[in-house]
Amino acid sequence: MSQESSIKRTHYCGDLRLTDAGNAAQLNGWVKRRRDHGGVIFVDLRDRTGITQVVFDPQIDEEAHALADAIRSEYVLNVKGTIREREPGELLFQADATYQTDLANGNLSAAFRSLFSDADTKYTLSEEIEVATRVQGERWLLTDGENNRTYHIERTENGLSIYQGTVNPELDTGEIELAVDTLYILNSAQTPPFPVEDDIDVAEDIRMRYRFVDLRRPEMQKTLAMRHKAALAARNYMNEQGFLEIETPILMNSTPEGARDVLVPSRHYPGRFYALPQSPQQFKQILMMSGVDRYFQIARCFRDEDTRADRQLEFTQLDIEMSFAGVDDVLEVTEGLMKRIFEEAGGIPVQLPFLRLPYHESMARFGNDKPDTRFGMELTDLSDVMADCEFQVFTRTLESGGQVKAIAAPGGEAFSRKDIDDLTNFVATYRAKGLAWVKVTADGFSSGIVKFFTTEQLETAQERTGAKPGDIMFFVADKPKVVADALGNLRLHLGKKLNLIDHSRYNFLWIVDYPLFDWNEDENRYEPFHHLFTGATAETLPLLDTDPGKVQSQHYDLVCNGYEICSGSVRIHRSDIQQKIFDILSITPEEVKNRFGYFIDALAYGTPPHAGIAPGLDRIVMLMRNEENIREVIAFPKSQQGLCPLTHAPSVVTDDQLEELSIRVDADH
RNA sequence: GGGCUCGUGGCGCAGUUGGUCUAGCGCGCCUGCCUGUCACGCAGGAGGUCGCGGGUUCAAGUCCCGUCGGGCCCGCCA
Repeated sequence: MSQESSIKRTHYCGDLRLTDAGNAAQLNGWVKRRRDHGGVIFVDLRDRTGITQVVFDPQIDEEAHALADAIRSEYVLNVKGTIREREPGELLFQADATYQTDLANGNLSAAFRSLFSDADTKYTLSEEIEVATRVQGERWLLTDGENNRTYHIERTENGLSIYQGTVNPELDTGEIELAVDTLYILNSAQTPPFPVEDDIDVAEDIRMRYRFVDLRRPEMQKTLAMRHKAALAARNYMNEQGFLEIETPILMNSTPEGARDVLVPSRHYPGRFYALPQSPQQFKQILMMSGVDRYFQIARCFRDEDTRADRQLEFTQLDIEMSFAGVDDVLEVTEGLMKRIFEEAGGIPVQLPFLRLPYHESMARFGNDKPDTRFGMELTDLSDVMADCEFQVFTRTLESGGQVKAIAAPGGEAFSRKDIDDLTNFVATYRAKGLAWVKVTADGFSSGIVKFFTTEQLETAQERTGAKPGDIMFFVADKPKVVADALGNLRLHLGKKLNLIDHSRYNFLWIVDYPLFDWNEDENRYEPFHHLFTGATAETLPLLDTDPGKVQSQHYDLVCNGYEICSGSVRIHRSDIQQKIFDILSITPEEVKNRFGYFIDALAYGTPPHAGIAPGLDRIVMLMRNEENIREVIAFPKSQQGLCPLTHAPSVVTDDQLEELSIRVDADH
């Protein structure tokens, strides 16, 4: 027999069940654990589907048993043998045959139960009992799920015999084992740096350095499989909806807008660089101009900005664009896509359609445009009430055009001085100068600043924030942006800290009606709120000439549980309007020609109205897996500083390589 | 660019105001014994430049400065 055919498996390690007992099987896998009892050796063999216990017994095969002595964790094995039902262990006690009826209806009488605890207190049965009939009227398997024990029960001449069980209720394959007659040790392994099992407590950098070991863990395999299923569900859905998957260049033009580009030097053109795409934005619009009608791509995107827990230097978007489409068309397709992905890949039911929330309302109620709506504690404006209070911190802020807003934290009356100091430091990171607070007690209001307010003012605050006795109200007075940042983040912080979030919920929400421009105070000019090609609503389009700040865009974001998971817009398809945008943003005709010349030309050759969106695959998988870190759902992520912990990229290159690229490195810079 | 935080055998951690620290514990690892375990058990054993460099001191895991690496955040991310 050739080596190749000898290691061919008949099943995966998660496949075998009691119904397979008696058959031959051959498995490949890694050794999770070896238990050597001197005479008999048990090995838990693992592959990506699960674990099967394999047994080496000298009475089955002396040679295999002798070989198994050398097996250690993470050795790679091929084992061949017979699948067998796990046999009863030690006889524990005998019982009267009449207890058969208990077993038949699966409901054990107190008398029968007490026989177990009488035999030994460690056999005391919990409420979590399951009875499986193996042979009608003859053999049963009793599982105590809570205590993780099983019992074999057999009908004998004298009544019932209760044996210690050898079934492992924790394993899907726990009712069988493979009695090995032939063992091939395909490879040995060094002792792994950490055990290959779930719920390990290991520093992330260690896991990343040994990612090939880390990814063997069942939870990680589950993530990889779910990510695959999500991409597959997306492909199938987009195909069914008539979209063509088209690849766009990875080496493209650098555009100074937006994020920093990742640059690639050109060998043929010294001093010139390709940029990796931040998104295939321009190409997908070109595809609409090209008559593709409906395009999608599972596209890798690159943005050379500092990372966060939910951001990575390179990430994956389900890039989508469609012609002759408006806002509702894109939202409808996207909703169907989300439903398909979450239900098919994540097993998470999704209700359609999603709610739509205007941008300004989201900012007002939650302090950001990606609200986590799984809990309340919304921001409430008290500027009108506080305008004539005695607290100068509030009144001065209001006089200079600021706001006073508040939230109420349930149970916050119990917060200590230190708790509140910590929260004050927390909001300080968002540039809030202070955090005013008033506790609502059974006898009224309590705080050092109560004296500055009338009872009526505090009662209005209580009413608007919804604070009840036992709660605390937090106030921030500052410029609107600071108030939103500080209170919005405080809300999230307290929501987590006070356990107000139901982690089984998925709250999808469209954010719509964004402004088209943002006023940049430092540079005294408008800049695009999203990007240069975002279209305006028909109603506000005339304001482009008179009051650009009031123009509303046709941009939309899809938010779920506080994460932005999709972002898109209806695009500008008329060159005259595109030109107007350039004018408002003070982009000179020369700049336009240099940077977008090809794009403007293309616009003029018959561009259909079109719109698109880009769901972020990484964040979607992160949500479905209930992870808070994007690195958990990327097979080989980079560290916060952009290093690959496995390959150590980026690396130094040879002088010859630099020479070819006409590049000189100033290492001191 | 900035703030906070972590770095001690393979892994997770302890190590008080600098002085029995000749650095301790659990897991893992190695050897031996053990035929029904599944976190097997029992007995014995090995394994540490305290991230790195410098400084203060009679004395540094401990204090100071710098540096490298991990994480969270601000800025940044159209």
